[in-house]
Amino acid sequence: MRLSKHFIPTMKENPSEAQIVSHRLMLRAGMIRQSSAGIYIWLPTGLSVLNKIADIVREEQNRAGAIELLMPTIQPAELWQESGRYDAYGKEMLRITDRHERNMLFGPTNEEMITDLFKNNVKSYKDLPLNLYHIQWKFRDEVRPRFGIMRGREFLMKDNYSFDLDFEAAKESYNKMYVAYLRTFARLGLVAIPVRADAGAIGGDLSHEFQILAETGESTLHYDKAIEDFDLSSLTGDIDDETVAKLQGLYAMEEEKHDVDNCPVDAADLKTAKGIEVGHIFYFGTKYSASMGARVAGPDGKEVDVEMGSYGIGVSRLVGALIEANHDDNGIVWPESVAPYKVGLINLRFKDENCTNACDTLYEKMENAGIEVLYDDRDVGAGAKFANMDLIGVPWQVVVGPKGLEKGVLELKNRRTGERVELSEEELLAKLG
RNA sequence: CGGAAUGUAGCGCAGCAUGGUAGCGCGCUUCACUGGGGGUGAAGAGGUCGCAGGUUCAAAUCCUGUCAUUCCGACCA
Repeated sequence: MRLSKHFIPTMKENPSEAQIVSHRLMLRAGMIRQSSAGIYIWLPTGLSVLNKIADIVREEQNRAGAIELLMPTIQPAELWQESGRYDAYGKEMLRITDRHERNMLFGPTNEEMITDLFKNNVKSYKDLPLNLYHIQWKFRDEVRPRFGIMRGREFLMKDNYSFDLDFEAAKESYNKMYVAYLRTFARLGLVAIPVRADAGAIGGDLSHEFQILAETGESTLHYDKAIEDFDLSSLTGDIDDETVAKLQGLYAMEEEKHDVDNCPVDAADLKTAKGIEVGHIFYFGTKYSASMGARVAGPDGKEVDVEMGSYGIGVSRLVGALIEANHDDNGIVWPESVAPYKVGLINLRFKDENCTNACDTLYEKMENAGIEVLYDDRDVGAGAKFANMDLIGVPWQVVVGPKGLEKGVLELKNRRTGERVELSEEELLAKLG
């Protein structure tokens, strides 16, 4: 895409309302604009990153055997009255009345709806296990939205729900999702520590929060440093049961649940860090199936309440979390897997025919090769182009100027390391292709 | 929801005490120069000062109300 024809409204100065780095950079890099408190417009590059994250999440869900569907954002109050959560949920639930005075709500989560769907369509153990997911906008009317997209009121979430006949099967479903989560975050280049979370009386130990390590995290974690030996951010291959068991056996707790005196890990092996919650998985047994009557016939012909679990990933929150984990003084440093563009093409001399011709040609070749390229073809100074491209965070910058052209080379800059190499056009296309 | 602050041009801010023609920087437009890290100069455009009342000859400025946004805390499947 040519920058001159694109819509990426970047800003030189920091908007005063943005306090944390990801919020500032998302505004400055032209990814989002605020509509009202905790509600944002996703501009083209922001949307692109959001979609790429969602695609990775989707691929890993599919790989794990989950099946995608799409439930509505607006739900009828009756479902929530059935489960008893309509009154319990409080003011965080945005309640709406339609023209027929019917009570509706903007869904903050979908346990009720999916349980209702399940009970109306699944009657036999033969249809289990079943794991359904969707990636849909949620709304929680947070008292105090903050940190931009990270703690918004409207947010994009992948949530899925597993249905099994008994606890053993449910545990298997749970572990499949555990693995899928490890893989998902690894593909995003993130270290996401699986932290033991308390899911209440029912969940037992089958509940984990996945926390990305970042200084601006809202929660404090204490974890066995042996977890780092798993090299979580590159755990993208097969993950066997043994690895899962080992990892789940290692200590990792949030501050509130951490007991210094009874901690099984030596102080010397314990690490403390701030985390951002980006995923949460838990088994909750028959909490909703019992209250809403979701039963299946077992092999013996007797009906049993179905065993359920639910699993969430904050897709929009991940955009902010990724920036918290990947930025420097100049701007965002996207991992290639989610960057809005892979390459930024910088024409240093707009008015130099040789430069512009070389850029135009190279741009076409890259487009034809399927390389996602952002071509800065504007008539502005070189410094402005470098600064802008750094801010947006494109992983590779191809710099075309008169000096290089005389030598017959193109310059390739790595956004993360700052390293620059000179390459021929063939070498460059081969490297980026 | 408790506490605190702020609303003046797209962004960042000054002006308000002591009422009297709406300001600065960045960005934007045009032109010239420049051309490897947000360059230089000149000329421009852009604001019913959050909104509604009130006081006054006169309100960005004083008074009342209201809305919005932000920060601290509590809360957060």
